[in-house]
Amino acid sequence: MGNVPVTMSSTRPTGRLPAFDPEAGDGDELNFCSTCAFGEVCLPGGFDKPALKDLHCLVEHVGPYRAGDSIFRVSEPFESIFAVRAGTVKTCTVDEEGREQVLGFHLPGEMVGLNAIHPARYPCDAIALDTVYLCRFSFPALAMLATRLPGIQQQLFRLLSADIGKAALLASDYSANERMAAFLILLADRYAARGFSATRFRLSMARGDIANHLRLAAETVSRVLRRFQDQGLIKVEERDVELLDSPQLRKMARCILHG
Amino acid sequence: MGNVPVTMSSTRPTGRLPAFDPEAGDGDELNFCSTCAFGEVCLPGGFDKPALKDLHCLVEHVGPYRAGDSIFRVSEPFESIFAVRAGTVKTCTVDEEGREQVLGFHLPGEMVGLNAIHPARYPCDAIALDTVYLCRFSFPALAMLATRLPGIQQQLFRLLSADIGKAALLASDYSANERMAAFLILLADRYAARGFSATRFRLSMARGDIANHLRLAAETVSRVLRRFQDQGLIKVEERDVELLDSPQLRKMARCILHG
DNA sequence: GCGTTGGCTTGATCCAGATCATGGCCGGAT
DNA sequence: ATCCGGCCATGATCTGGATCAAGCCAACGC
Repeated sequence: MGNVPVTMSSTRPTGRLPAFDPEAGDGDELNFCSTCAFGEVCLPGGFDKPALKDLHCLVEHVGPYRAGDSIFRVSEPFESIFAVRAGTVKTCTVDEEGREQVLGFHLPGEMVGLNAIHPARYPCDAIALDTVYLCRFSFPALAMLATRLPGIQQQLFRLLSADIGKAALLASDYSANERMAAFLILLADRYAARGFSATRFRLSMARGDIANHLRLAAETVSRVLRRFQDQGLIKVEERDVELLDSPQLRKMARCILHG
Repeated sequence: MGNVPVTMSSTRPTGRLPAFDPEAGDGDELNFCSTCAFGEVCLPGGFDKPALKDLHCLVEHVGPYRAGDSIFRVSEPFESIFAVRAGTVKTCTVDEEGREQVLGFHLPGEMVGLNAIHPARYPCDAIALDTVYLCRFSFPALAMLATRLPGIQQQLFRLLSADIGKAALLASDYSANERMAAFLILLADRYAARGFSATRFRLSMARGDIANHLRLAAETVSRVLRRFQDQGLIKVEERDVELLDSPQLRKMARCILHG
C-alpha cells in the first residue's frame, strides 16, 4: 500500500469536513467502527463489545481505488458486499449494444453490492469515480454472523429494503426539472446524514453520468443546471455545487420524494 | 369465512391451470406448503420437517379480498409481509397531488411488503385487482425464526435482493415498444415459473395501470398492443393475451432484460 | 509550440409519445 | 329500458426533451 498521497479535494473549498485519513490505524477490535468514520452508520445500533469484535474479524479494509478502477464487474461471482468509507462509487450495467445504464451513486457510509445476493453474481459494474476506500464484508460470513446477532440481521434487512425503495424512486415519470431537483436534494440529504455539508458539495460524477442516471440527455442536464442557476436556486462551478434555495428545490421535487 | 363463490376465471379459457381451491384444508403442519400451491416457491429449499412445522405456526392464511380491496395502506405501521396465493396485487403510491404511481404487480407465489421493512411503515398501498388470497407472515416472528434457520434467512435475503433488481428494471429509458414487450415477456416468465401457461394469460390490471407502471399514456398502451397484434406478435381480446411470437417479443425487449 | 481528446455548453431542429377530443362498449343501478 | 360511469380504442394536435451540430476550454502527449 505504501504512502498514498490522498488528494481528496484539491483546491476549492468544498463541503468535505474532516480530512479523512484511511491510512490511520483501524483502532483496536473494540471500537474500530468509530475510527472508520462511518461504522456507526453502516452497521449502527448499540452493539455490545463482543459483537463489535466479531464484526472486526469479518471486515476487510480495501483501497485505494483510483477514478475509473472497477471494484467488481458484472457477472463476477458474488462474494462480498461493500461499505463506502471514502469517495464515490457508480454502479452501472452495459447492455449488449454497449449502452451504459447508471443504476446509482454510492456515497460514504452507503452499501454497494446488495443487489447481487439474489442472482449470486454481480448484476452490474461498480466503478470508482474518485479515490475510493471501502470496507469489504464476506457475505456468507456476515450472514452467518447475523444468525447469532439479530441486530445485524435486522440491519441487513433494513439496508436491503431501503434499496428497493431507492430504486423505485427514479422509476417514475417526471419532468427534467423535477428529476434534477430531486437528484440534488437527495444528494444533499445523504451528505447531511453523513455529517457533510448539505449545501455545498462536489458532484464527483460526470454530467453524462447524471444524465444517464436521470434518463436525460447530457445537454438537458447542462440546460437545467444553468436554468436553476439563472433562477438563483443553485450556484454551479465546474463540479462544485452550492444549493442557494433548498426549500424551493425541495418543493419542485416533492412529488418525487413523495412523503 | 363461510362458503365463498370463487369465480377466478369466469368463462374464457385462460392459462390458469389447476382450479385453486383456497377453502380446501391447509394440510397438516408437516406439508401444508405443498397444498398451498406456491409454498415451495415463496419459501423453497429442502426444509426438514421441524422447519416446516415452525413455518406453519407462523403463517396465517387470509382472504378473500375482492377487486379494489386494500391489503394495506401507505403509512400504516409495518407488521407483516405477504405471499400471494391466488389473484393479483397492485402496489402503488399516491403523491399529494393525487396522482397514482404504480410500483408493481404481484402474481401468485410472489411477496408483497418487502419494501416496508426499512421505513417500518408501508410506503405504498397494496390493492387487490381480483379475488386475492394471501399468506401473511408476521415479520418480527419470521426474522426471529430466520436466526434459527439459516435457510429461511438466506431466502429472505434473496427475495429482498431480487426486488432491488426488479425495481431497477423499469427505471431505464426505453421506447414504448420495448417497455411493452418487456412487460409481456416478464409476465410470461413469471407465470411460467409458477406453473401457469407462458403464452396465454389474463391481464388482471386495467390498461391505465399498465400505462402508469410503464410510464406511458393509456392511449399509447392501446396503440402498442394493437400494433403488436397487427404484426402478429400477440392476440389480444379484452384482458386476455396470447403471445404468438415470444422470441420476437423477447428480442425487442432484450435491451431491458439485459443479460 | 501544436494537435488531440474528453468534458461541457449552447443553439437549431426533430420526433415519440403526451394530450385533447370523440365515440363505442359493457355492466350495474335506477 | 334507460342512464351513467368505467374502460378502451382511435384520430388530430402539441410539446418536452432528444438529437444534431458547433464551439469552448483544460489537460495531456509529442
